[in-house]
Amino acid sequence: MSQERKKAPTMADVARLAGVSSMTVSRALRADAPASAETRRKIQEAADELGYVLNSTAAGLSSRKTGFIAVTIPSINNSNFADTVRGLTEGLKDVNLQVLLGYTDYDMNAEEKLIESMLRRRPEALVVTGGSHTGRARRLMANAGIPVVEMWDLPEKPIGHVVGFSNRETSQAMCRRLYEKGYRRIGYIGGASSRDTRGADRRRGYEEAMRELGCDPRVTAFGDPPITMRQGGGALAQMLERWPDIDAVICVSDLSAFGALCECQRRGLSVPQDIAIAGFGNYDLADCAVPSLTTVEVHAERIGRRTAELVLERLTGENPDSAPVTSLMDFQIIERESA
Amino acid sequence: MSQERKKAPTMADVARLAGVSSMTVSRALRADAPASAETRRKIQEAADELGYVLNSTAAGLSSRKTGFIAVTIPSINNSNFADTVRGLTEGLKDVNLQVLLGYTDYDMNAEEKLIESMLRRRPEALVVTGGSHTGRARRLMANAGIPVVEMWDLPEKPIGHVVGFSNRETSQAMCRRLYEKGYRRIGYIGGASSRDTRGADRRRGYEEAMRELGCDPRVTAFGDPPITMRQGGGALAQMLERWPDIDAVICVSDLSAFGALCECQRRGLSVPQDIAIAGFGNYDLADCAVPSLTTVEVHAERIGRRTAELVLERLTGENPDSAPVTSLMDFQIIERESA
DNA sequence: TTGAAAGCGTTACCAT
DNA sequence: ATGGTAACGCTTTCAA
Repeated sequence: MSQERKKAPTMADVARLAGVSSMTVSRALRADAPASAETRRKIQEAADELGYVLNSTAAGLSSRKTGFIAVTIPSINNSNFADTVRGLTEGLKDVNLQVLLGYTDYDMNAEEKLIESMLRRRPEALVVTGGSHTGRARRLMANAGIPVVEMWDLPEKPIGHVVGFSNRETSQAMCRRLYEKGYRRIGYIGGASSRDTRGADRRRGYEEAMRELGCDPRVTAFGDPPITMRQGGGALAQMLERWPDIDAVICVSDLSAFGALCECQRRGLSVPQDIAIAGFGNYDLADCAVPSLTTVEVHAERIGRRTAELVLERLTGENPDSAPVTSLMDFQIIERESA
Repeated sequence: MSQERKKAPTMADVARLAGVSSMTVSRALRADAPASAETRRKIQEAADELGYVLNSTAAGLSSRKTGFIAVTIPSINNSNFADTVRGLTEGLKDVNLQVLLGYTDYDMNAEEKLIESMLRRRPEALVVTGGSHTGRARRLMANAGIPVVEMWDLPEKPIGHVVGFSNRETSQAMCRRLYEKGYRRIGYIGGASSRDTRGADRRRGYEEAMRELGCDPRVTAFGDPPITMRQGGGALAQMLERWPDIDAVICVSDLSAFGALCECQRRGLSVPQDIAIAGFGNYDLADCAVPSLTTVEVHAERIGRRTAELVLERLTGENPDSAPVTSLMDFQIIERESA
């Protein structure tokens, strides 16, 4: 029964079968356009019989509305970014906008390529993670003629809208909190390169805060971002070797924090008595681990929802020419058992 | 300097500026097509000057090749599926195929809608996770006239290619392994509904194996899939209440297994001495946790790569009319400290 | 190697 | 409420 499909049916085919023009089919297939109930029924029937599926490639070409929102994230395997994408998708689906998702592997050159390939699809808006881009990528975005949103960061020179927070401040805040609790010999565990610009900002915040507080920064960088759990454990081991008297560590993410925690457990060090540990991101893991991890909640899903709002404001005509907005999202330290 | 963009430049604009026909531009912009080096240079220059970006919506309409591979996964926030998507993306990018990703939230009706909306984009192949679909979804896929791959499962009645493994067998194997190690009062922790069909299959495998071994199945179902870490902990608590003499639990995923592990730790139960725990998926977490988790490795990334291979065989003409293939992937029990 | 013409399948626009 | 016609921006096809 492998009936070779000669050719997919088009609107014209449906129109012929229903005895109407293809314009009428076009209208009947959309909720808003005018069409009599009877006509709609006939057309629906014909479409079902033929197994017709609208070709939105053609529709997009004609209407200049592809229904795409292009979104780039550093990694597809990251709970925080996944939450943001969920927020975005949910916030967009009521208006029939589809997320076209791509990931950059924390690589600006990959991002540039990705942005170009996405722009070819003529998305109606472009959402990127982070505020550091190649020159060409910046140009592409600025000239695309569509709303642009940079998320998860506060770029010095925004391209369009911004929905983010200061990664620097999160680690400063965490650092001060630990200081208040009496910790003085606080270390930092993060990735070895600055590919993860948000991670690099958090490290910078840590260093600044330490100096302000009159403490020496103690940084252990370990591997290419994103730093894994296992690398977090390795970093803690290195740190203990170099600074055996360390009494707390701030980690670039909950994953590395958990790795550090596990390393402590293997070594028989108790957390937080022997060493306190703080993470970032408020992953499920942080809440569940024993001891649970003190961390930073950054409301990843809200970032996505807010981004969707800004995009929609521009796109649905409510505010098509609004000036670029910087939406500063709040974060909060979640104190748990580990610090 | 907010220069209002009148209209995005087209090939015709580039052609005019370069003093050639738009056909020549079309060819020059692609690596393969014939065009003299000099012409290429001129055209590249003109394109750069205008900030021209190819419109692949129009290109796709004309060539009937959109360059999309549609992929559906249950959840975007799942390390295993993320790995599969990575494998797919990597395996596809050399030939300029782009993954169009969507998630179903473990809901067959959402899947149906998603598949239709993706089919409208005229992808060149369709890859779905799992083998259970609504009737309409099946029809849509079967009639789409493109290669279809069902992953992560072994459907009874495949639509096209299959790249999967028997979820039932994974838990049977785990169950037998625990039995061999001397455990007899083995429980199972999973989701409360069958939305996660792969999870439901694993539970079935557990039940079958237990009966074969002459043991009573003890199942604690807890919450809608995907079951979280916290729910895994809650499920363990319930299980201990109902069957205080339990000596091992098999969990539907490493996440719930970790939740169960943490619950044990909070209760002062040692793992595996008081109770053994096994997970599924071989997440980073399983390797890192203390004690590390015995689990099932299913080679998620390989599933993606193999899927890419099958799609490419059909698409690149090497084997355009090949019969549907079922590619049985292997899995393995990873024995660690927890069981 | 290059160009001209004819679509690709839909929607915008203007009539009726 | 419905239909006719002309795009939309590209590639295919056929010629030169």
